[in-house]
Formats: sequence, C-alpha cells, structure tokens
Amino acid sequence: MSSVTIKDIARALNISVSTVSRALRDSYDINAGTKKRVVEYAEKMNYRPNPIALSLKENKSRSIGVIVPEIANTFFSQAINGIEEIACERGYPVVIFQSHELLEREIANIRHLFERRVDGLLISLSGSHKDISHLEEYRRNNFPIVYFDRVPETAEAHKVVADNFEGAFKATEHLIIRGKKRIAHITSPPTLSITQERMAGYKSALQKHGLPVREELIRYCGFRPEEAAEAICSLLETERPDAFFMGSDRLALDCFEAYKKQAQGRPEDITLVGFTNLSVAHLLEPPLSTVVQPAISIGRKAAEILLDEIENKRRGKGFETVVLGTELNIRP
Amino acid sequence: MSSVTIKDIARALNISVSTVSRALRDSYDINAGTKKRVVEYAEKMNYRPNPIALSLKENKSRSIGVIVPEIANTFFSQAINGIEEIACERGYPVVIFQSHELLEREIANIRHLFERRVDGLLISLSGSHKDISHLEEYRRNNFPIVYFDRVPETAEAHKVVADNFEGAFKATEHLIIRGKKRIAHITSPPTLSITQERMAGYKSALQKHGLPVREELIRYCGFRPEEAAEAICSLLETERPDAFFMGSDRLALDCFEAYKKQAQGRPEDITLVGFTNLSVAHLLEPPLSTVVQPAISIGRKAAEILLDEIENKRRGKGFETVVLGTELNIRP
DNA sequence: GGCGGGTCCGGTAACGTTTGCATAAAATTT
DNA sequence: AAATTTTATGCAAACGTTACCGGACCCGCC
Repeated sequence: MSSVTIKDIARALNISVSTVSRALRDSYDINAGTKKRVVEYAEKMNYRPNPIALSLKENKSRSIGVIVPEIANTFFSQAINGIEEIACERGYPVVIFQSHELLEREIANIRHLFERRVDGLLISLSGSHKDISHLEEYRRNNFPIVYFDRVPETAEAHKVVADNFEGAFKATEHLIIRGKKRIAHITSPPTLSITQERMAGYKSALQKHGLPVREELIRYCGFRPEEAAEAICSLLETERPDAFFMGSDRLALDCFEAYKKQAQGRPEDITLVGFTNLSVAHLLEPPLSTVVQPAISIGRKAAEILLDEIENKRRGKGFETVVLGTELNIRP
Repeated sequence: MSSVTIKDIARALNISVSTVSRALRDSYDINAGTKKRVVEYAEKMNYRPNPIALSLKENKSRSIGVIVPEIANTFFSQAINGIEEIACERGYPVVIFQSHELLEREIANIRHLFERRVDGLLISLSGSHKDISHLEEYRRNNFPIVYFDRVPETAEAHKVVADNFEGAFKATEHLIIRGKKRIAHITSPPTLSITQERMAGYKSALQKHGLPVREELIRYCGFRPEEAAEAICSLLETERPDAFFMGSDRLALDCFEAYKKQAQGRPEDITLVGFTNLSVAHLLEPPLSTVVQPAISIGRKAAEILLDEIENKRRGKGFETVVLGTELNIRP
C-alpha cells in the first residue's frame, strides 16, 4: 500500500484534517473518543506521516549527512559505523556520500545535503584542496558541521581527530629503537591536517633521538596509485632507507605493494610501518606494523557532538576539538 | 546565503510567482525581456529550486537509493562506485544505506528511502533471511527495484549478478587440476542466491572430474567471525582437506586468518581459493587465489537498468536478469 | 466598431502537514 | 434563565513549487 494521508483519514472518519493531526500529535483539546478512533484507524491503515511535507514545513529533515573521500577505505567505513551506531540510537538516519577526493564532488555533495535539509553534516575533507570557503558559507548560516580526521585549520569548528602527532611519534620511535637510522616518510598531500601533524610527530621523534631530519627521505604523494610506487622506487635507488613510515591509510597499501615488488631479491632488512586501519595488516608478508586510529570512537564522538549541537544540548559550550589516542601494533 | 525562493524573486521584480516559475522553466507564454530579467536576477541571487517542495509536489525526488549489507566489503564498495558513476552521469544523487545483514535494518532502510520518495532502489539482500515480503509490497506499487549480487528467487524482478556457478566451477576445477582431492567448501548461509549458485558450481566441477561430493567437506557459516574459525578448525582436525574454497568475500578473509593461525607448523600443502574482491589478495602470505566478480560493472549495469526503468526507457521490456562473467586469479 | 486571435501575466489550487484563531456546542456559574 | 467558561472541532494560512485557467491588452480583419 502506498501512502495514506491525513486527508484520507479525515475523509474516512468524517472529521477535519486538523482534528486528525491533533489526535495524532498532542492530545491537546481533543476528545478521548475521537482520538482513539483516529489513532486506531491510522494504525489499521498503516499511516506514516510524509517526511517530505514535514521537511518543507519545518525546514529540517531529522537526518544527518556524512561525506568521506572514499568508503572503500577501512578507516572511513569504520568511522561511518561508529556514526551510524550513535545516530540510529538517537533516531537519525545517516545519508552517506563520497567526495572521491574531488573538490567539485565535495561541493556538490554538501549542496545536495544542505538543500535536502539534513540537520547537520559530518565531513572528512577531500585531500585535493586546502580551501574551505565553500563550507564557511554554511557555517555562517549556523548549519551544524563536525569535522573528523581531516579537519580544517580554523578554530571555529568542531573537530574530532586521532592523536596524529603521538601516533607518528610512537611509530618513528619504534623504528629508531629497532636500530633504524634512515627512516623514510611517505605521506599524503601537505595541505591536509593529518599530513602536517604526522610529519611533526615523525620529525620530533628523530630529533629526540638525535637523528637528522633529511628532506630527501620525505615524499608527498597525491591520489594516483603510481605516485606511491614512484616514491618507493626512487627512494630505494637513491637513499637506501632502512625503514618506511607510511603516513596514510591508502598510502600504506600502495607503498606496501610497490615495496614488495621492488624489494624482490633484495636482502636488506627494511621495516615497514603504516598509519592505517587496514584490517588485513597482520596477514601480509612481510608483516606490516601499524598505527591504528580509533575509527569507530572517532565516528561515535563526532556524531555525538553533531547531534548535541542539532538538539541544542550544548548551550554555551563553544567549539570543541576532541583528540583520541592511537594504538601501535608491532608485527611480528 | 541560505535559501532565496521564487517568492523573493517575484517580490523583488514586482511580478507574480507564477511568472517567475515560468520564466525559470518553460519559455511558454513568457516575454523574452521578463524572462531575461528573472533569469539574471535568479542567477545573481544564486537561486536554487527547493528540492523538497518539488518532491512534495511531484512525489519523486530525482535521487536513487542503494542498500548493501556492509560498505566495508570491497565488493560492495566497488559496486557502489559503479553505481555512482552511472547515476551521477545521469544526474541522480545516490543515497547509501547499510543493512548490516539485519532484516530489521533492511526494512527500516527501505521504508526510509521510500518515504523520502527516492525514485528507485538498488539492493543486495541481507543474508539473515530468505523472506522478501517486505519488498514485494513495494513492487506491487510499481516502485522500481533492481537487485544485484544477492538476489531473490522470484522471476518478477530485475537482477544483475556475477556468473557464480561458472566462477565456483572454475575455482574448483583449478584445484582439481592442481591435484587436489579433498576440496573443502566454506560458504555463506544457504538462503542466499549466491550460496546456492556457487555450491552448484563447486559440485558440478567435482562431478565432472569424477570426485565425490562429500557433505562433510562443506560448511555453512553465518556472520559471526568465529564461525569461520570453527569451521576451519573442525575441518582440519577431522577431514584433513587439501584445499579450501571459500564462497564469499567476507568468509575468504575470516577463513584465511583462521587457517593461517591453525596451520602454523603444519607442513601440509593446502591451497586456498576465495570468491572475493579483496584488493590485497596478492599481498597475503600464503598467496590467496581468487575468483573476482566484476563489481564495478555489476554496479553500472544495475544502475543503468534502474534509471531506464525510472525514466520509462524500457517500454515493453520485461524483467531482466544480467549475468556477468568472473575472473579467476591464480596465485602464485 | 465589433470580433477573433495572439501575447503575456496573475490568481488559485494542489502536494501533506501543523498551528493559531475562530466558533459551535455543552457545561458551569450567577 | 442568562451569562460565562470550558471543550471540541473546523477553517485557513503557511512551507516552495508548478500548472491550469482566465483575463487584460493589443493587433488586424471584415
């Protein structure tokens, strides 16, 4: 059965539309008998209020939007699961979009979500740009936004992130303690917040242990898979690193693959560590140690802040930045 | 700037709402000068028609919905990318939901999408049930639905699937040719279409090569990760298979992991093949051969059928079932 | 000069819902 | 019995948009 409306009920029961509406909502000023008749008939006919009509009237939709660069990335799909967990619990469906690391897609997605009046937005920024003017505009109109993982620089925003500095620091220090001296760092575009923080952690660990920071050992890679391969290749040929620290989820895999191909037959003892939530890291060969982000918690926390913001439960509290710890998994 | 409406334009230009509407839509019965004024002003004010009002009026939303069990599954995220590719091209945003293999979530998702008037639905069924009565109801109301991958039995539906029989047949035959005699098959719940078809391919290959079909070598697993481990464990202890053929994407990984743990120290030469789109199969140790589904093509094709259906471009054509070939990747 | 036709525009209803206001009937008070 | 309050209901507007219908105005034609 498609949609039975409040009008149909009114007609069937020979009462007015407004009476039906009130019977279904308040009990304000409504006869108990009438109310019962309406509620029972509505139940019987399987009446559902039309959310589109509601949205038009109230200018909101009781749903939230999520934009991530790629769902085919373990970190993001885990974060989405955390978001959904909280949102469903609190009665908000979650609408998922992908930006595919493209600014234009990000803009289109946001506009689409906003025009359809989602009550708020959770977003991890696309890596292809640094500009967030397209988001500033919404913020000025009090559209609730919470950033997670890849966040903007501005202080005027809610952010939920992993402790990228600490994660990178731990990973690098681990390599140093293992005796590594020429630790290469392959990382995402320098525009991203995560890139900068992880870079800082990497450098800080080197400095703490008296190792030089050598720019030749650092490579920034964009989103073409070949870039990782090229970086690995050129590093192996020119710098002969004894360890690789890969700074992002996707890069960890691309680099791992390139390394495995390149390193065939080389006897050198090279250790790999990736900043990644890849679920199969422990099954790879050679073993891939990882810095794991609390993706689900990040998603949960971001959703909580957003929903509190939407439901006005944060009165007075200003913008918040939540930093969650990472975990270093050493393999083997 | 938030939303400027057609009313605002009418007021500013001192003309009526209906004139503005016509100027923006048709050119029917509208003065060229007026039209120009309106269009220019609308442009300047960055006017966007309110899609919610449109949806209410036209009872559709110019968007489509997708429901998959889990986005954190390479096959599904690839399929979604195929869907998005076609849908975006044709101007339809894609709303993604996850059922998490739960019937209740599937029902809630469908209802939500339907109530929000998506123009059609692409769905891969949750594995926890065989019942599709909750979908039948929509079909009777001419709500366009295209099933992909996990499809219902009914003939009255559009379906896009991989050639599961052929894929399983090829995988099994490959193992047989390699000299394997006790090939275990670990697969998803028997309710699923994919399970049945892959099972048939497995058995058919055995029969073709004169090997017995031994039910003791077959294990059905649900969606708890432990189930795969238990199956592997008990098989290794009692049946001593010389090969494992894993029948689903998720199981391939769970089994691989369990096998790796169990097989430690065992010298036996056991070969693994998985029906999976796992992107890291070639990086695992031991190597995991795979039957790969054309996930992106499946998504594309499903989206094409759905959009053609929505846009009435299939006049006369009845229900369609598209079967796409699989690829066997042998490693090493 | 009346009339048919064309051009251009405005009013209005409709989509489904909520809500403030008016109003009728009933119940209570005086 | 009249006045007042309470109770229960209906009407209408509003959200943003489109589409049907009707009307004003101008043109040319017999």
